[in-house]
Amino acid sequence: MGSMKVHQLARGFWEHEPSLTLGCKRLRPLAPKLANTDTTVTAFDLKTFIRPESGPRKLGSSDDKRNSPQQVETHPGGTRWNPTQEQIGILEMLYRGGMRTPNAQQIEQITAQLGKYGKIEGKNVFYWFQNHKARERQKQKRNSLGISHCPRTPAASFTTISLDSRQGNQVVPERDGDSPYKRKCRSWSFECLEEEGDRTLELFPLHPEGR
Amino acid sequence: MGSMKVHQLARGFWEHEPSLTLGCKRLRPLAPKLANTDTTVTAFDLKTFIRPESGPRKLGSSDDKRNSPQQVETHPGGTRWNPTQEQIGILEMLYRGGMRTPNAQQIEQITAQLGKYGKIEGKNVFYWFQNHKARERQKQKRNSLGISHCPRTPAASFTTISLDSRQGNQVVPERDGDSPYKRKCRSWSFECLEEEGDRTLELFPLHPEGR
DNA sequence: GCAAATTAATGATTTATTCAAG
DNA sequence: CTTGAATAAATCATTAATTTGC
Repeated sequence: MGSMKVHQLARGFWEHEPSLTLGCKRLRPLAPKLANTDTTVTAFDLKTFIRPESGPRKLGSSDDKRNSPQQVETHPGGTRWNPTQEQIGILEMLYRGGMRTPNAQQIEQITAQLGKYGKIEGKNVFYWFQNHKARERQKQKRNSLGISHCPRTPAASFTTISLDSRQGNQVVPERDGDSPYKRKCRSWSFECLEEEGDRTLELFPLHPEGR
Repeated sequence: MGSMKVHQLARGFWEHEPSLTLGCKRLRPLAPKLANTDTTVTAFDLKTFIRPESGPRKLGSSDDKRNSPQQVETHPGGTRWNPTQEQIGILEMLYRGGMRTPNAQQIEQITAQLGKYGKIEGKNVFYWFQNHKARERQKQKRNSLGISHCPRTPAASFTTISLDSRQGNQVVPERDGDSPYKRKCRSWSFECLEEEGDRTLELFPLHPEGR
């Protein structure tokens, strides 16, 4: 029990770090900018990429009042997704329906739907499935372990799902009902939302052929 | 400390939950109380998502599994990224320069640059760093293991990097030269490339209902 | 009753492992 | 065998529940 606090303390310490970023970063600062628009591929100096201060999550650092006074509520980029009950419900429904690792397209759709109930991004959906799956499995394992001690009522597999009498549906009882491997080939792209972000249209602004 | 942010009570609905809160704390009712339908959002029937076949016509689509590897259909264009020498060179340079897990923005830029030498996507860059890092570490471990037998010259920690004599920089010798933690907060989004022609996206029948 | 302090959940990242293309 | 791609496991970090002292 007590061990939990340890890291919290550590975190606090690190978080302090007012602006001395150079101490423990591997990114060499320097070369603040080199506004050189450049035109030639040639050099490709990494300074261009390595920018010292990219968007550190400075949430609530005592003086955020001045920038982006707009929606303080939804909190710009700083906070993590806090799912609403509706969203959770839908996600669980999908999970119970058998969905485990939705691909990009599905995630997009799910996100769109869930977006009606609250702010959400694709990655939230992705992570949710990852975490939920992992934790369900964990739970299962723990349970089965505990059961091993007391093998009573083994039938209590709790079939977890069955809401759908459609065909098979492979309920996938305990034991990592997951398929071994799917090689899904999800396609994704990075999006760099600087700071303003905040808009809802940030779903996928950068298209490969954009340039 | 100061995070006393008033959490918006955007929830509420089911939160009240008068009497169902027995033992299980975290279990949510899951029973949508909102029978209102109230136009608009409506019910969110998952059929919308779980479309057994409506969407992208799977190539094989016999669904019956045969379970042939899904990614087989393999886009004619190319299966996986095949980096050119220039690309590899640049990536290695960046790696040696200290970059280990670039954030979204950096990946975007790197991709843009490397794109001049050949087809490439952001995820390729991402994966490259992941793999390279992991495999370098692996190699290190193997080496150090061999060395452990012969603890001679312990100083040979091979500081992996040190090109920068700036202070700190904490080279972190062997043993996972990685920084402890950085919490980069990369933001990414999914991109759904339609099936223009026959891209991938069909893979994954959304819940193995094909049985 | 209420906030601060703790604890439990869970979102977000990173690391390890695995599979398969070439 | 090398290595790109993908997933699972481990871990960090933050938010909500609870507990606790007033």
